[in-house]
Amino acid sequence: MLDSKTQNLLLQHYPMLRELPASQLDALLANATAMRLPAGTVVFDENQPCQGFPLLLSGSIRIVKAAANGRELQLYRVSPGESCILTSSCLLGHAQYHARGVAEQDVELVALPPLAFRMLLSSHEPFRDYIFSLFSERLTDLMQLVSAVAFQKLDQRLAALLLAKPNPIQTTHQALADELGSVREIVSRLLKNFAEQGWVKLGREQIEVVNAAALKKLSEL
Amino acid sequence: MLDSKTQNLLLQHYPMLRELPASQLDALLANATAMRLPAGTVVFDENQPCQGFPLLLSGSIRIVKAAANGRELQLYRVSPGESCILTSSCLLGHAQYHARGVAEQDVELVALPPLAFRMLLSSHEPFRDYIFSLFSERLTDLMQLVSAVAFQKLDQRLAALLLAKPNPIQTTHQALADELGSVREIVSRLLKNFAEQGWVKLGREQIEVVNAAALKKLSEL
DNA sequence: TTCTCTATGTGATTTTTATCACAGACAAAC
DNA sequence: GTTTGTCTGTGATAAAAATCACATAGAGAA
Repeated sequence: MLDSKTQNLLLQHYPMLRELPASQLDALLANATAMRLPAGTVVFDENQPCQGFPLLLSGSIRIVKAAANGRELQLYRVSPGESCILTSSCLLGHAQYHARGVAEQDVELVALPPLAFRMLLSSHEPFRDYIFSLFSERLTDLMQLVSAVAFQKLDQRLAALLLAKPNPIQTTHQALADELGSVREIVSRLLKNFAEQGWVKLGREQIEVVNAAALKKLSEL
Repeated sequence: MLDSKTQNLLLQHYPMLRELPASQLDALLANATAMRLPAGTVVFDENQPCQGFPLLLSGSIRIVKAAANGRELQLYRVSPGESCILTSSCLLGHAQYHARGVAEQDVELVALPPLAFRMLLSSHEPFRDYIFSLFSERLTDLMQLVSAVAFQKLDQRLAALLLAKPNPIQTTHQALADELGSVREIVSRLLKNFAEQGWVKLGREQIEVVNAAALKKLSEL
């Protein structure tokens, strides 16, 4: 059972649930479990079965593929209100995850048991539409990502990544490499190039974009 | 309106439609259009709006991302009974395609108008389950593909590709390159290596795998 | 047969990315 | 202040993939 503060947060981030009849909503909340996970927690991992469907309330989760040699690549990021479509996939079809989910910051979430998720999906059209639209968005994102990994050079992808983050950017070169699926040294060198061009200013765990237009041009080349 | 042979094919490949009440099925068929597309037809392309939802009856469609310099990469292949999940995505959310669909062989399909598709999706649970499971499968495939493109060497991916095709393989090196997102010369050289190891036998437009185990080992390295 | 078109083979070179091996730099803890 | 740990810079080298430039070869058409 959820406390009323959590309930409010839930309905705020997942407004489609408001359209549920009161009795169904109550039943849903009765089954749900609130959880808090500290930053860095591995929420789920490859080849594990799914436990339940997470509705994210705060924080964010990175969904990554890890390679044997320690490199990793971020597939996408899940924010509050976005839920985790990978889990839907798990719950609906195959029984296992095909990627790893890591809490990026401290995370609050509400977990729906598989049955409750299925019920909701089959009986509640707004929720269903919501899940479909998430699926659709992820599919698009992933196709974009495949294309970028296959055809773009790392400097272009790095430029795009820098532009996608709030300026100034607080992160390490290693974290950027992990997001791009590359290694720290390369990212450092590319950033140095950008800095020499006067496009960014570098500091420890900080990157300030000063010429977004140039980065954009490079990324779209 | 569809002729009875087409109807039969349709129900054979999409058995979940049999569970529709007769009246709804009739309405659906009345709205649907049968189409035949010769091999090589661009069924849809990037940045085009969707016309309708295709239910594939025969042939297959390659879904590819094309790069500016002419290179391309196959995202997945749609076979009869599989429909095209990318179109679902288009019809449900965003209005535009994010990839290209090309008929690989001659294709027969039945096209559902967007409204009929939405109706079917919201009113008919078996069809919905089917679409969800397709989404889920594609998502998994794409995650696998991203990971392969990011972390595997081309020889590994080529080996896996050869194993995934019926033996002996009738294709050109260029077609393989297009499937992998690489270029012809590299594929030729890698194939030559495989041949020197005694793993395959090469002919014009033909590759015979003679040591599947070795290829498998390489691909799983 | 000869011509033509497409498919394949291949060397040379370049570009891009990864790997290895440290050195210096900064921040927080002691 | 010194120590410790993380973060960053960087040269040297290697590995992988792409590009360029042709050569050859087979299959079908004229």
